[in-house]
Amino acid sequence: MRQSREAKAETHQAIVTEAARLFRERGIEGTSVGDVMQAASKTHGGFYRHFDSKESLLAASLETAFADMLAFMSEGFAHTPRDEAVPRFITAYLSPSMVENVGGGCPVAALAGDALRSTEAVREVFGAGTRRMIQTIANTLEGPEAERTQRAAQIFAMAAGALMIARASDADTAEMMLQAARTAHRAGEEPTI
Amino acid sequence: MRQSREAKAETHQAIVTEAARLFRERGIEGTSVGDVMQAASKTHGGFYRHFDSKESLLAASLETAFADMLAFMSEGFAHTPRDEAVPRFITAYLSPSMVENVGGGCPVAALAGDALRSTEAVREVFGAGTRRMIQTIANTLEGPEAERTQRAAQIFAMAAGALMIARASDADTAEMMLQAARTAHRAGEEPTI
DNA sequence: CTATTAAGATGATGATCATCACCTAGATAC
DNA sequence: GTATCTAGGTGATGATCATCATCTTAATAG
Repeated sequence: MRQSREAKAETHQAIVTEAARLFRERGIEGTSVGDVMQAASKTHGGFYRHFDSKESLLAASLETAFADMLAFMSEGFAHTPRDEAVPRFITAYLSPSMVENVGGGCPVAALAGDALRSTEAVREVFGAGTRRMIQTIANTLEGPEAERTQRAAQIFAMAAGALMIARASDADTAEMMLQAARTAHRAGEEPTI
Repeated sequence: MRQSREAKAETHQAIVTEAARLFRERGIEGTSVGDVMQAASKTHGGFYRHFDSKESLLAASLETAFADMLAFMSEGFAHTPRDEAVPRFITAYLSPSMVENVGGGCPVAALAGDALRSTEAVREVFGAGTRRMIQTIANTLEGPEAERTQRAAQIFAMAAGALMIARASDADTAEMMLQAARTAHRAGEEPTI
């Protein structure tokens, strides 16, 4: 039963959205094309009308995941004083709800391990998205461009590293890691590094 | 053809060693029991004389990977002045050869994404290993215990985060990330965070 | 020295998966 | 309004995999 152009576009969007969630939640190898289609309320057969491979779905859904994350960040920064931006970002990024919400959270923290073993095309999407996240942080900092970018990259590496380690560890180690990383950028405190 | 106790022990060791390498290199789902046995110069059938599941091999090989990493760190710290320890660790940890050597490198950077989706038992091994790495760094720092551990955790989160991001990204983004993270702990420079 | 045991080989087994082939019915083109 | 096209459904296909069953043969127990 052929669907209208609009209906196809909606299906396409649903596939990408569900893939973005499932890939983050279960990993790339842990998510089958059938799983994604089922989550989009379709059967597996129609998949190849939308993407020519699982890998190209991955690239598309990575882009969506990064776009969502960037929107979340920009929103958070919009009405925040400059010197509060980084502490608030860290607080949100390392909050319990973010730690638990793998499927809707940061694509860097959820998929770095998979991107590393994926194709060059996927690593390019991953790198571009990461760079935009860093740039968004850098825009809230003071100082010359190069230095702001560098500091933003350091801040983000620590936050993403802490989040990945916390999720991959037992509860005690996770709590220790999150506490330490939150403290590094607590508003009004001296940085400890 | 039954093998002697010693021969079995050697096989066991070979299985764990190859698994530790392959899991880091190709990921857990990307490594089959057959791949591991073949790398250990055996066929797949004998595997269950050594482990009762792929998952218990994972736990054992994670332990080996952490032990190797800890030995590497201790060795590096052994004859290094205290205030040089962290800069040297960062230089080694983020060196091009370490970035490329996924299979022989840090288990945290290579397997955090997989451990997150694995069992509680695996996350416990992962967390314990990570904590020992952090403690090894903390031992080279000055100050009260709690503060040293916290700073070590921050340093390690940044280093591991930067390594994971660099490996998962295109070459330009990778270089930017590594440069930024190296600079954060350059000997003799003011920390930038 | 014989009886028993077990390491590792060979070869299922049943599950899962990405992808393809084909069909149906409704949408679009003309 | 008919002819054509195509989204999505159903059902292969061939590959891969974790795990199990069985066999062989050498090591160990007695």
